[in-house]
Amino acid sequence: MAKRYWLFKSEPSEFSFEDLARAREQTTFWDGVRNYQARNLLRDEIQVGDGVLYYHSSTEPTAVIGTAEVVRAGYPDHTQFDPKSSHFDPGAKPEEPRWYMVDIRLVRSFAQPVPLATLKQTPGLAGMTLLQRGSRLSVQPVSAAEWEIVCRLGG
DNA sequence: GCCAACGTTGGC
DNA sequence: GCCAACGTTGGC
Repeated sequence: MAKRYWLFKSEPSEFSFEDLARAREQTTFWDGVRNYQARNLLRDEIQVGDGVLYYHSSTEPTAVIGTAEVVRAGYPDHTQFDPKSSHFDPGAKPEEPRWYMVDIRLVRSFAQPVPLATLKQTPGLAGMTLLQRGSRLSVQPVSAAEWEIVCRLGG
């Protein structure tokens, strides 16, 4: 299957791109997604080798700050079974997982982060899921054309 | 901190 | 299956 592209949102206070840079092998599991639409992407669509735009939300400025690649496809998010985790889901059973995650590895830190305001002003990005009214998906698809434009803006 | 937008829950 | 109430997201 052809390589596809995604945008992952993270609040830097939770797990920032710098945290990813410091992580072992600059790799992390993407836990904590608790939205069914995003879950379906993680479980069914996102494949090893796919590209990820790393987006910092709820910070100043919100921005795409770098790229990563998927190094492991969807598998059950273990935090759903952990009563001590803030992502614990009492309705999830190990034999019937409800939530999934993938592993990603850092690829490139942008020379210049691309803030939301820039994305909004850039021709060719008007169709980005991120920019749609009321869009809240924390894992969302990005087209190859959008990927190219954002990466160019990032330097 | 505000609040619009959206997703989920649960009574009926 | 409807929909009001509630909780969450996330830009501002």
